[in-house]
Amino acid sequence: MENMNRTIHFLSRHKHNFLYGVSLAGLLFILKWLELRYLIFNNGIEIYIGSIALLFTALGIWLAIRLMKPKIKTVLVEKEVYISNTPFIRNEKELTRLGISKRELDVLQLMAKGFSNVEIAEHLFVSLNTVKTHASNLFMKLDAKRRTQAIEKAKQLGIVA
Amino acid sequence: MENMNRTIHFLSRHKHNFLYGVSLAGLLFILKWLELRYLIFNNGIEIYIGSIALLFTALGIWLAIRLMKPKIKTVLVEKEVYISNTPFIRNEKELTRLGISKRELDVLQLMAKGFSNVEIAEHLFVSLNTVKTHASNLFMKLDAKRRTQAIEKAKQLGIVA
DNA sequence: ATGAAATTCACCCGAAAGGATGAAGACCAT
DNA sequence: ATGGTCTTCATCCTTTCGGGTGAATTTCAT
Repeated sequence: MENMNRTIHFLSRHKHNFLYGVSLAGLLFILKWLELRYLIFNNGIEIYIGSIALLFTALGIWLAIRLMKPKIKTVLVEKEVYISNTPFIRNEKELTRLGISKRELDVLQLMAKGFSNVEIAEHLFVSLNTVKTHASNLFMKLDAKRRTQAIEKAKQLGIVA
Repeated sequence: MENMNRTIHFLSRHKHNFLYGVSLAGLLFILKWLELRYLIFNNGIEIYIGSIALLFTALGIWLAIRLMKPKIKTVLVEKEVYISNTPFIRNEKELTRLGISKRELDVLQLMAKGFSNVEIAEHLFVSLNTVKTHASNLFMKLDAKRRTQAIEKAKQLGIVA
């Protein structure tokens, strides 16, 4: 059972090579027949070679078309998400997506209320430096250059009220 | 002159066909030589045919790659765009009550979007000092100590979105 | 138990913000 | 035309913010 699965997997992975092998075999058979026709009865070796050339050119084209990697074109589709503004519901998805921790969220919320870093430090019972570190991390995660920008983005994303 | 231009144009438009023709001629010449080698001295007709097959397969692949339009695989990526469903209506009463001027409101709005004073100055075509003056006046009128506080209060009062 | 993430704190330095004050030109209404 | 507001800009000075870096400790899951 395990072996069979592996075999099938192998075949599907190398199906192009496999196809090429089979095609080649078939074509060689046809060629043998043509060889008889032309070599023996007609002696038209040039025509024979021409046929082979055309045939294998076609085969090459076919192969190339089959094997060519498609170019990948990415199209952005904007999906509108309406935010109801009546009761605030935190967008937990965005929080986890951006990797914002609890403590960082604490700082962000106080920031959005208009608190200075010193005031935030006092409210959270941590040092000013700690608040600064959280703030810096927030700016990175929110891709913001200033606290005002961070607040605006956070509000847009439904992270803070 | 006109004829020559037309000829050049024709050649450039059909350069792939032209290339194919030249290649074919060249290859046939090589084949003729191979024919002698193998047919007369070696009699290995199968090897000869095999060579032709491989050669023209390669030619076909090359041709296909040159001539084919690239396959395009389109990947749709949904991007969520957050939209508020309640239109913002400015509270004009509060504006007049607080005595906030047009220019000050301009500054306040850009502030709320997360712009720095320098950026605001550039957008409004005034100097940085002017923006600072407007900001200071805003902080007085809104009874705010910081821009973040001013923004929060302004949003609460319905002065900015 | 070991490595990753989170939390905490420190120091240095430059950039930005904010406070105080003065002042000039434009506009508007009485 | 005169006073009041608005807008503009300036200078000086202080505070706050933010970047960069390093590091100790805790927490937590594998």
